[in-house]
Amino acid sequence: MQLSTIALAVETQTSAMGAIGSGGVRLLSPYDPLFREGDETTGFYEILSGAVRAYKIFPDGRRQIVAFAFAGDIVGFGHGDTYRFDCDALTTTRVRAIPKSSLLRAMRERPELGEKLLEVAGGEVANMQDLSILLCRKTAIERIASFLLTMAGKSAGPLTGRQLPLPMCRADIADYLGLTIETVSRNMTRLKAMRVIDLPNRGNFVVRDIDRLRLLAQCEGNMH
Amino acid sequence: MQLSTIALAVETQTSAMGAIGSGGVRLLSPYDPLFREGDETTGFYEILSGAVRAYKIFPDGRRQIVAFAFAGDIVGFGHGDTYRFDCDALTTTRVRAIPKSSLLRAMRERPELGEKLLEVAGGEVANMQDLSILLCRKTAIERIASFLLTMAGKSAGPLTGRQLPLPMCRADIADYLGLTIETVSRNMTRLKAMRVIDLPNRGNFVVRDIDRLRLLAQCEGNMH
DNA sequence: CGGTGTGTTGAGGCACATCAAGCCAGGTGG
DNA sequence: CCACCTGGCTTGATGTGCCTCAACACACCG
Repeated sequence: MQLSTIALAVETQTSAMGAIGSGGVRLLSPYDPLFREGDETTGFYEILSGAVRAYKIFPDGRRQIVAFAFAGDIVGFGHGDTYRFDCDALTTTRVRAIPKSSLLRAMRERPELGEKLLEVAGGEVANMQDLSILLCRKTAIERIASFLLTMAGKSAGPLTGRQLPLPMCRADIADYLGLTIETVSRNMTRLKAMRVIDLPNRGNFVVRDIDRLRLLAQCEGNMH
Repeated sequence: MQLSTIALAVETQTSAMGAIGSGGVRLLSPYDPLFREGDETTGFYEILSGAVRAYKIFPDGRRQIVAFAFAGDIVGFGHGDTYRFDCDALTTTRVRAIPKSSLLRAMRERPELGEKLLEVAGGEVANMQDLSILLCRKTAIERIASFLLTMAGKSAGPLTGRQLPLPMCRADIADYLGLTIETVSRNMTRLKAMRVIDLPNRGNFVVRDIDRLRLLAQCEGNMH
């Protein structure tokens, strides 16, 4: 499963992107904005290091986090002339701007790039469909399990028995999974009590039983 | 709001699509399959008349309807080499196949078509994000109201005081909105009792108070 | 030292799911 | 023509998972 939504996996096309020519590199401190809803779209951003969150604020004050993006991901895709939601850094983050103009120019010169991007976009639509399916159907603990599993997959190296970064706060997780912070907290504690994960300190977690975590993340497992 | 997900609004690019050259036209009876999950992708389909549903069946038997598509929409977008979910007709439906190969050829010849498609794809991703947000956050009656509003918007002509088609059964609506058929039924009756809509017969509905329907559909309205 | 922000834990309520029965229209066979 | 069946829809009673409100624990910081 892929929880990231506006984040395009860049592995498939790193060379292509590299060929477009990079704009400037920006350094962001925690909670510095990358762009705001309504800003004119200047292009995409490739996350070089760190992490960002993309979210939408509703008139009634509610917030929905649409995606987290990490090193290697690209954000700013899927907007029209203006960005459709806010995006800011979770931690100290370096991003490289990819101006829209240079992407369009590159596409004009090499049409196969357009195909590739279209393919990626298609995959992204499919991922979003999966995401909405899962968020719509899963219970709280299943969502948490899925989320932690995805977060674990983001880090290179062994998944289990090792401190893994969890750079976002409970409120961010809650607003991403469509839960409240209390429910997130309770179910994290529950997973800890079940000896599936460990929570050594703020900002980190450890997977102790990857199989049971996977089992919990599936729909089949314990949907009565 | 746009509830349709894999359905690309074709208005923006009818001419472009027309220029690609049409494949064969197929006629489907109710519940005839257009394609099945796992089938090799042959291309897109433009719905000429009628309606289709796209859905995914889970190992545990649950079903999530991902999108409904109507005349003028295009389905089959956002898949890789094989289709990611099932798609079949709700009513008698005519579709025109747009082979992948001819689309790619056209894109090679006219790169601006690629940009256009990419733009559409981007918009589609954004729509999906909106959809998951709304499905994640809204109450049952808000989901129903949103759904009916979208369905009303699909028909040409006046929105209100007129029988509008509702070609899918309660189970389809439920599986689309992430509810049970009982909850769908109860809230439809509730909207009827509130004199916001009318339910004259199976397969049709009437909007009686479009303003209150809109109000209910927003998140702000009555999210306590 | 108190202040603040983040996370945890507990008690109670509510919205929706579940289980179950009944309604209604259309179809079939006697 | 009526009796019966069937499938889609509605309605009711009950249960439960998550939200809400509230208090508390803990780290960090002035």
